[in-house]
Amino acid sequence: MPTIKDVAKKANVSVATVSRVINNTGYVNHETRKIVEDAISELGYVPNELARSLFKKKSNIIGLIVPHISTYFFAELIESLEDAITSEGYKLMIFNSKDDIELEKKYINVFNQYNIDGLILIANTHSAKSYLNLKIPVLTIDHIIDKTVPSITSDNVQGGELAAYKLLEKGADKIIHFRGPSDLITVIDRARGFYQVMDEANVDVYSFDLDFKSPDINDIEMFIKKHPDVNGIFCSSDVIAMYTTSVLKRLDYKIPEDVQIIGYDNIEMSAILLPTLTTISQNLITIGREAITTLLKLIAKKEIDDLHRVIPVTLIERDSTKK
Amino acid sequence: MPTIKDVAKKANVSVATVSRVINNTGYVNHETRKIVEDAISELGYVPNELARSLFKKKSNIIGLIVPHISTYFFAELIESLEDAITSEGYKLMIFNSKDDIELEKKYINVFNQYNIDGLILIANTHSAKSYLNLKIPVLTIDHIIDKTVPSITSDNVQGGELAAYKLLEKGADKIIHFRGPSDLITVIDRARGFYQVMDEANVDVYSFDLDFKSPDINDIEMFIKKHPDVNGIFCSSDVIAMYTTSVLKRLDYKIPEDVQIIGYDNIEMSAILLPTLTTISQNLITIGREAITTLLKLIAKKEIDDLHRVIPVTLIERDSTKK
DNA sequence: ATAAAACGTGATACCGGTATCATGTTGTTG
DNA sequence: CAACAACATGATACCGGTATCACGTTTTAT
Repeated sequence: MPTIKDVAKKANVSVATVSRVINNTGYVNHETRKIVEDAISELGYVPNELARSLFKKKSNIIGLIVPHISTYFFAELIESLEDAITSEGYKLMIFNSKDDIELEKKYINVFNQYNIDGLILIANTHSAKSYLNLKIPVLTIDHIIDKTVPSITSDNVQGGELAAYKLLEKGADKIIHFRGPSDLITVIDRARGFYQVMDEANVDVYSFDLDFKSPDINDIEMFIKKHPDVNGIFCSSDVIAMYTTSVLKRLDYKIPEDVQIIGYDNIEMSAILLPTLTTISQNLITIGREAITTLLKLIAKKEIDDLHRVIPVTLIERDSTKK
Repeated sequence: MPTIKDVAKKANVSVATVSRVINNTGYVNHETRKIVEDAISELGYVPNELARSLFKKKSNIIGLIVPHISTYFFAELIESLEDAITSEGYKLMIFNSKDDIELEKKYINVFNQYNIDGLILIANTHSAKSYLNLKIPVLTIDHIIDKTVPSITSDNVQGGELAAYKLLEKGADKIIHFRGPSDLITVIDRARGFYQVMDEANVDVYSFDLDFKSPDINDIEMFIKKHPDVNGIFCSSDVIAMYTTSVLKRLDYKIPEDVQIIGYDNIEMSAILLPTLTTISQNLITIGREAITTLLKLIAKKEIDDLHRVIPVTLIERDSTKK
């Protein structure tokens, strides 16, 4: 790897001049610039970001901590974030926290060592508070840990409400809610919106908590058998909804005639696999873009208008609910 | 952030001594060590990796270029890689190439700027050759671009063969093969194994290419209508297989009575959604672990026995083929 | 014509570590 | 007890950039 000194030598100038050329700062004579640029391309020189970062205390790296990369919803969210980050000239350093606070802490430390410019945290409520001592901007997605830490969430309460209204409108009155892990704020909010509407309509809801990453299909079956007269199910994720659909089919329920199902996330498959899934759609592109925009503002120390952005959701009607 | 100088001042020693303590090198008096360690924990000091990397020309960062993070198979693979990388004390910097060679080149340049220690490339055949000039170890997964560049692939030819044998064994003789993009070596190899066995059995195969990320369901429907007497389908991915299943159901085919289907990848859902999918399983854990082990050997400049590791696949029999 | 502003360039301290070299002290051995 | 190894520590050049300061030259304005 050629260094700035090699370029300087080749162009017969000082490193200061080379630095001015590559950064477009200060005064550089037109012809000198040309000579330097030629030297740069001849040597195939690229400035070392580590040296730059060390001096500037700015690495152009954004850290991301996510519970599980491979959870479909996260994977899609990460892709959206990666797009937004990269298009702004930043780089993404990513860790799987596995919902483990100790790991979270460890990774936050690692980020510190790399002078990262900002941190995006996707985690659960019990998340490590270590980030609070960080001097760098932190932003959480999908949960709020502290009033002072900016967040982007989609409107989970609204999502629960929309699902409830739809099920009621379509005549369901024996309701199951298959939730995700009950310590996730997203799960709690969805349930809250859902229960509230159901309460007002005086309809009981039977709830069961499942894992997001790998919901246990036996639990689903067991719970349905316990409530055989169920006719409406709201699931906290599309994956759970699809799994539930499979169980229902095996138990010879017809969808949507016997049981109507509403999922959450609108993952790509939900539009295609049969029965296509009525679901709550979170706008991942918007979430990703908003997250990065906000984080960059924080990095630039600009004011942000709304510390806790809530992105609205929409209900997408498909074949798992009645027409 | 406290620096090594702050620690040195607090402990009343030179930075050299502090460096010796944190790196466990050279001689340090027992008591001095204690004093330094206390100063470190009191200040909450962590060494700056950028400064270290700059001097050592080693960043402990491993780069990963992948076409699409959110493609399910890649997401699971990335998770497996992240696990292996992190447990070895390395960090992962990740980019979405979107199968775009220009982007690949750009990211390879970025990696250079960060002194990354190794690069894992998941890409298609037309991949940027820029990595060949890299001074750092490169390893490809799922494809081979050059005899000199080490790779980990799963045995795609074998996968195609297994699928073919199974379909023949179960009596299928009107065969469709829904392939992925035909420029992917994985796709070609799977097809090659498949065709070869079918050829020997004198069975014709009708093939159609689909996108891996978002297969077009209309294309699937159109092609099936063109070959209405099909009774066996081999798909290059589980997602394609699931989409195909949906189309077949809509067209009132019974699975596996009328048509048998075999997928590829064994993604988590394939075991659960109905009909559960007979599929070729790639061992992602093994691929991830092998990839990192090999890459670390390359980084340490150790000899590696087998430049092109091929990981065997297995066929998992479920309900989309006859018992 | 001359002071002031604009231009052009180089030398160098610095970012936060590492590693070598120098120097001094203590311990061991013949 | 001299000679040498082992121990202990500090000073400092260096990694590859950035940015400030100094200094000289040219241009502009009065």
